[in-house]
Amino acid sequence: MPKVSEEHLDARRRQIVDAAIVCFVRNGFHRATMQDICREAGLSAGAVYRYFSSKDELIEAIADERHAREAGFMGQALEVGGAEGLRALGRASFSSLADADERRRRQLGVQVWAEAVLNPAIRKLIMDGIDRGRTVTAQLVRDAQERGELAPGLDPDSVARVLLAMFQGFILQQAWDERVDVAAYLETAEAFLDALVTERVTR
Amino acid sequence: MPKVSEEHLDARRRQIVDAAIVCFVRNGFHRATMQDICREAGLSAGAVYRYFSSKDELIEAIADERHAREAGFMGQALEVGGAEGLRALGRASFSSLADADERRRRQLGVQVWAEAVLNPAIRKLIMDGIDRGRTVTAQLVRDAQERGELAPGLDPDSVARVLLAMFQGFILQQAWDERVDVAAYLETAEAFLDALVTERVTR
Amino acid sequence: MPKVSEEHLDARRRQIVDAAIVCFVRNGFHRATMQDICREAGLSAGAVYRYFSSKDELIEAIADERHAREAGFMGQALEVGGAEGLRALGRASFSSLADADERRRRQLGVQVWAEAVLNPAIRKLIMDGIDRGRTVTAQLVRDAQERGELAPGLDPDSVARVLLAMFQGFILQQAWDERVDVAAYLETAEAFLDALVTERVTR
Amino acid sequence: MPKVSEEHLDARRRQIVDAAIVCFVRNGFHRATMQDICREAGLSAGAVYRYFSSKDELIEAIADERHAREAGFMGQALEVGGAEGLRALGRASFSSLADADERRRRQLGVQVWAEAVLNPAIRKLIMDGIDRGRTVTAQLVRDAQERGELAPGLDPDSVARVLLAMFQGFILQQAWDERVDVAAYLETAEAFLDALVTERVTR
DNA sequence: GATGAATGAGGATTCATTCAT
DNA sequence: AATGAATGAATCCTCATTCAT
Repeated sequence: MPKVSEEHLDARRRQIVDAAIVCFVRNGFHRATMQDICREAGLSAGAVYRYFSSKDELIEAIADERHAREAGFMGQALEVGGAEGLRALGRASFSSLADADERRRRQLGVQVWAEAVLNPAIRKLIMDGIDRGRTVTAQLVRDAQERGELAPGLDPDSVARVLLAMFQGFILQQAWDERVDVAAYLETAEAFLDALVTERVTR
Repeated sequence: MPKVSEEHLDARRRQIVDAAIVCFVRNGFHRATMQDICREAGLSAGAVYRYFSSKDELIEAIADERHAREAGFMGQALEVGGAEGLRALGRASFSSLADADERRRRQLGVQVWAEAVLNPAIRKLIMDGIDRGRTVTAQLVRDAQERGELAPGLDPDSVARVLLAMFQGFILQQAWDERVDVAAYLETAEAFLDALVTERVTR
Repeated sequence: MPKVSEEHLDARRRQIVDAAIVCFVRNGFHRATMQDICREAGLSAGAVYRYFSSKDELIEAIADERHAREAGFMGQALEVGGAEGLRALGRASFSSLADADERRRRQLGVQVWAEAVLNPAIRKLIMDGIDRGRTVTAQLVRDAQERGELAPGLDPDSVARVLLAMFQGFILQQAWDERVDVAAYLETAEAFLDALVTERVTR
Repeated sequence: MPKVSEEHLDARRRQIVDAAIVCFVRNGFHRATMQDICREAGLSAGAVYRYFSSKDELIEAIADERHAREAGFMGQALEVGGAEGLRALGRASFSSLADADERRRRQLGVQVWAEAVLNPAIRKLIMDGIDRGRTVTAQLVRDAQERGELAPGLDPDSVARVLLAMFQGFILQQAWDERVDVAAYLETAEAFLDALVTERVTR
């Protein structure tokens, strides 16, 4: 009964996903071959296919990965609430981007974004995550408006989209040129937000 | 002594590029085959290869396409100058996004962005274009600061990056869900800019 | 000193063979996988390979299966002897074909026939069985000729082949279309035999 | 415009089908690989796939091949009509079996029969052919009955099935052992038919 | 200039079989 | 005895590219 432990199975999945990430970051989804991934994982093709029944499934698994991670600081931001919650969310989102490892994952994220345009299954996966973030952000905006920290005339959903875009666009720019200065960007982005906030507050 | 006119050659290139765009939009760079493109163009494989010596070259040609187009309204924005120039640039950039055809091209643009992360040749091409936009924007920011329309403390380059991100992020969001409201987004984005601008001006 | 009883071993073999038959009937020898068979048998791959050292061996075991069964009514037919023995043999052979289960096994038999054309080991197995039937039939023919029930000029071996063909051809036709009428066919086949027999007898 | 001639295309198809037949006869449908067929045909994989879009399609093409050939002597038999037509049909069918080349094709036919049991597409193909033969035969039987050459009580369809079985069974027996004596078998098979026929006629 | 048949390396996936537990 | 995870060679098929006509 060598039905190995649940942990072993999970570890293997992790091992394969990690190898796949390495390969996909290096060559993109389409140029990376299953053989590459097997080699990188130190496993045979058969072993890999025991855990993921196709390359597409592996790609989906990777596209699906981050949801949980981000759920964490969203909760915190909501607790803080209002304009300060928005700032906290922004800082938390950007804070990880200094890390080289995370940067590599974000590069892969850009591949996923592109894939999502064409592939409905992937699109659904990432939109679920992104919609979540947008909804939380819009909620914070509404909260800030109620507290009088933000112009009531602004459409919360659009504000959320703009803030999200500030993040996404940065990811993109950093994916092309990792030398971009995260701190300077974040500072400026906060200035944009603060302008909108303080303007009202000082009134 | 060319057997056919220069125009004929250009028309053929155009014909192929257009067919390629259709195919790439439909299936992405990697799933679209040269055969698909030949069929769509109504040409033989041999003919296509007379104009583009490889699939990669065709992709590069497409990645390279927009420079000229955008150069136009950048010049105009620079002439206007200052905060108003920034607003003009923004409006001009967004104005095209209501058009379905342009939207399809932007979807392809997302593919190019992803490709640029991995492929240095593509990266160079699109960064040349984007850097150009960023430089012009930064110049306008500097101009606005000099006119006292914008806080002098802000880093012009970062402001340009943020504004660019607002655009790029929107392209992305629209690529995933074409129902996003362009007008509402633009209005909000302008509110962000105005907050930064008017705040100073009213002082 | 075996850990488990002989019966247990036999039961396991039976269990595997039965599962294999189900799978082979469903998908044919080549499309049915060992995994299918393991699943159907409710056993692990390792267990199956303890009893059959290869897929081919399992196929051979199945090809070998019926000998015993048919030996039964051959003995009876020989005891009866003559034209009546031939009729008895025919009726006994066809009688099983109304049963759906047997029909499924016969379908598998057709697979075995085809395999026998290519695979000498299988060919030997099934020809041993068929030759046996043919020899018995030829013996009955000779017996009938001696009794004056059948024209002495006929080659007993060929008559046996024709009678055998009548059976094999029917199996085939029924394998393709299970709606064929067994009773009508058998009646007609007997009419063929009777014509040959009674013709002589009435002389 | 090297769109090659229609004949060239047909010749290529023929070349591939012939190579496939060689390979399938040698190893069966499932053990013969597309590479084998390519090698045998002296063509690349790509070339073969230009003419047949899958291995299955190639198998179907082969299964479909004989219809036309057999249509010929069926027409003749119908013209002759009656018992003599039946005899003509039998002789024509068996006459080809002395040829070694045809024998090889018949061996392949047995593979097709087996495949037909499992594969509905193949089944349809071969049943169309066989039903045709059976219908013609049944028609001849009816004709013979009307002419008073055959007992009116016999079911024409069943008689046709029996006669067909005599042929199919022989193919099978010959596929396993090519030394079987065609002439002796045919003579005996005709004796069976004659017994049924003359019996009535002499009445 | 154009054609499209042909190439063939390479890719995803399968599956009979093994072996450590 | 039994398990089932792992192996990896082999399979079908694709597709960018070439070249004789």
